[in-house]
Amino acid sequence: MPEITFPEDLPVSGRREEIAKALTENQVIIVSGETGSGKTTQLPKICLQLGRGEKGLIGHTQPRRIAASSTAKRIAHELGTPLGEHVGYKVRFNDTLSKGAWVKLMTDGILLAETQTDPLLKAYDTIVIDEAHERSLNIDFLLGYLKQLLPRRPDLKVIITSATIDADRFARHFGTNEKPVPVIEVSGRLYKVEVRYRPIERDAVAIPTADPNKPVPKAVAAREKRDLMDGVVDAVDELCRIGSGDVLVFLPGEREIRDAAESLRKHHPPHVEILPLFARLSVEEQDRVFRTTNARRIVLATNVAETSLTVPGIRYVVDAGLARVKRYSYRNKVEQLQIEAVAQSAANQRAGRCGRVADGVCIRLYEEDDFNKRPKFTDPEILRSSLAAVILRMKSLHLTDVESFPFIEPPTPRAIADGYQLLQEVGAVDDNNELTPLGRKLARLPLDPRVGRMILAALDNACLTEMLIVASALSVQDPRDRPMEHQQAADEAHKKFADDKSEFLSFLKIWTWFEQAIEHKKSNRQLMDNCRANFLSQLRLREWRDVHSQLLTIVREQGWRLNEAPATYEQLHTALLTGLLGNIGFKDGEEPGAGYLGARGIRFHIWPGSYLVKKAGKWIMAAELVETTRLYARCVAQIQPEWIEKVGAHLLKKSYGEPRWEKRPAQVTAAEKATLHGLIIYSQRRIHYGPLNPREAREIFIRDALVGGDYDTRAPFFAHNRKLVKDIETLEHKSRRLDVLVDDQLIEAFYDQHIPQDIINGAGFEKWYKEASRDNPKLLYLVREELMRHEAAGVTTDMFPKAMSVTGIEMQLTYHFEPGSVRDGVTLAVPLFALNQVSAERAEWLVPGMLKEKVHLLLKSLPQKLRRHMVPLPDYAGKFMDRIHAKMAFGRGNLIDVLIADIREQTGIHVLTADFKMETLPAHHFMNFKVIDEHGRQLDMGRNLAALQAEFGRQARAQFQKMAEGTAPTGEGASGALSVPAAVALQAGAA
DNA sequence: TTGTGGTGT
Repeated sequence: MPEITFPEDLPVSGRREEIAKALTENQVIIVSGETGSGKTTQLPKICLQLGRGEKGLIGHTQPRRIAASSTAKRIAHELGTPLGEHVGYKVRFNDTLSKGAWVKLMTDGILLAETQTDPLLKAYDTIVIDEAHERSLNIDFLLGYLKQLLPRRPDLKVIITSATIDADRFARHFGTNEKPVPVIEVSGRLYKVEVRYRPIERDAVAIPTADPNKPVPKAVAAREKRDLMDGVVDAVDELCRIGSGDVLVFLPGEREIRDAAESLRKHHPPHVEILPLFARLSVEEQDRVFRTTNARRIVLATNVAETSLTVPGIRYVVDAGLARVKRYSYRNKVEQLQIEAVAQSAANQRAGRCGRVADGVCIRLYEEDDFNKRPKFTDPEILRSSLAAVILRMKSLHLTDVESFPFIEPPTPRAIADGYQLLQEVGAVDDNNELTPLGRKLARLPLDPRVGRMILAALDNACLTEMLIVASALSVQDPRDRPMEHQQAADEAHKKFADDKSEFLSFLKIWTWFEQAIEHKKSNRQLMDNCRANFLSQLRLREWRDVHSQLLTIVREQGWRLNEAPATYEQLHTALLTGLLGNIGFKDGEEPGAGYLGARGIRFHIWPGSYLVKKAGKWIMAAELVETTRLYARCVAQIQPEWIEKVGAHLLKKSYGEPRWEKRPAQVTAAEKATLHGLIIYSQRRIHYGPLNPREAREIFIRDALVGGDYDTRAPFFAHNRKLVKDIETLEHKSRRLDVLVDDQLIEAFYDQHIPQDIINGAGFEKWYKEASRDNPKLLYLVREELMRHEAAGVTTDMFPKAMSVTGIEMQLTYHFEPGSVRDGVTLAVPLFALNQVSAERAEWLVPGMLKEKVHLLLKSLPQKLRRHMVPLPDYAGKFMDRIHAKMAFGRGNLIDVLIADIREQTGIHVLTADFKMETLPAHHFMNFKVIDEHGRQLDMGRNLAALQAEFGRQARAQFQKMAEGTAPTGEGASGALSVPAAVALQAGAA
């Protein structure tokens, strides 16, 4: 062991005895202190001095890879040993540790991953969790894990380091509220920072609308932005007046950085260097921040400069107090990335960035009161994230349930339920929230569960080769660079990777391009230039390839087959869809700004920077949906709705409407509608309804097909029953009552009784009937008596004849019962040539079955003083009928005259024709005449015979003559029933 | 018409 020394100028060095003592006496201690205290580098050395690191490693975690490797290098350097020998680091894709090492720097993600293979973390005798106050998902998970582990590893020592303000929280977490674990506070070596509050001067112009439901009008948004830029410029001015020194300005995003850069450039002399700084900047652009020059530098940064990067030499800070914060919305299941006010802890961290080399000044662009009202801490990531991945990992580690896991701040039941729901959606857990075999496979993949699901689907779809490339691309940052100053050039360069239907395919094209670039490279330098010329980040390309090769290793270990034949669009995209079912969209309008309707009623738009923004089709899926100024879909591709049906079958909710009988397929169909998370995938699809609702389908089959008659069958019962019903219906019209035929329900009941329950369609019915009718041929035959109500028995052909003979010509009679209709009553079909032969007098008698009612009404129309001699009127009418029949006098003479004579005979009363009020009788008591031509076509119809004869009389006569001349000489006059001389004679007689 | 920063089986 080399000699261990401690740099005396670090605050932590002076407290090392105290720390060592606390660690000897306690299993867990908290060390709090601000940046510059030296805790990160010195703590492992204090542990070493205590003899730790011998039985097991001193594990030391950092939130970021860079920090892990640089800390390892520094400690190794301070111990005077080569990196990797006694002090090494392990991050993803890089492990420098040799066997006999004592100190292992690593990312917290690595330690978390190791719990999978080493659940008791036996490799370690001491663990330092650094920067615990950052409260990333990994850190919160580790803190819970360690809390559970401690009783089972009494020999394990744990040090948590944190910023001063939240040390207590950790102390209570590892101890109890009453007896927290010791906190050792080490001062930071920070200079004094003076904080000035310079709230933004709001423009005096009033904001026009106060409706909270309306979006902020553009003009107002623009004014607010200008106000912010004015505030930045004024603050920078104020700081520059204080003296020399570089300025760091915290802004929420790239856009604000660009605007501020523009405002400052207009305002400041050219020798001031204005440097943007955010994570997506190319390495070269970021490097400018670390090169110092003589000019004053104004660095415009996102919160990358709050924790991840330390900009050297900063004397002044301007804090807009804003940041974009990622939050997962459980309601819509989308991520939000909106600008929020930062917490006090973040504001203080920002201010601290100017106290590292000398006293500093920080200007906050908001009120002190505003600061004091802000929350103390940024919400930990676990309260802002989808928990699906966390739950999956916990399940595969066989940890206690999420519900009871000792999180520092446990997620809400609602968030947990949401996480389970997503896992169910991808099939990782079953209905009881237990891990499925598929879930176990997913847990083995170092990917978001949804991306992991795509890989498993790709295995089944024979597109794993392509999917590995796409899936790894989706889990790293986009390799495409789009520098602020060269956006158009970048877009132009990226065009060659574009595809008209899918942005996922762009990843494959970039991949191929890079493979070829590597293959044909002349030097590393040339490759780098090539990447730069194509606006691709070599760093991110490398990361992508690293993830890809890691996945490839797992795939080979599992023995999963890589396809050699190139996958089709459908193969790849249905596999992608398996993981993206929550991110589908349907364009429900043609106007340009319409956007897409998505799951759960959300509405989103394609990211404006997308190549497909104007050409994506009706149905799309998106790799991600993030709500910024609007809900935007990034990385989209066209899909077919049929794929959703196939891939999302387990999520489709189907409903059925309008069940109805269809004659041609001889089955009951219904309109099926399918929705996925409320989004209609299809509707109005006619499907066979029988299997879904056999009872209802059978009812409809009986009602509409068998009883309604909408059915094609050769089964004899059917024609028989139909005819029977039709006959009876004809009777109904004759008797002018609709209750002759029994109700349809009774006929339905008849079929219902005889047909087995499982008959739901034509095919099933025919099969059954064929068998069943063999033994019982009259099965399903309806019987006339059963179909008729007894009261209707009086309807006979004598009473309601089918035809009437007029001068030897048979004219058809039809009956219709429909009050108000022109056809109501009885209609006589009169051939044109015989029109003049029809006698109005005879027509007054109608048919025997209708006369009694007519007579009754005629009597009723008489004045009271006359009709009282005939009461009761119905009886008189009935007896009148009897007398007519007895005399065989039906149809003979004028009806009214005959009736007048009868009354006189029976009562001695003198009634005149004018006493009858004919106009009070309903229309159906007068014969309806239908004039037809020789082809049976109707020429006219009406009850006024005289009017018809006046109109058609001439034509009728001409046709009558023609027939008489044409037939008489050839001796064919007897054809039909026509006898011309007799007809002529009768006509004369009638006139 | 435009997205903060990290991490890994």
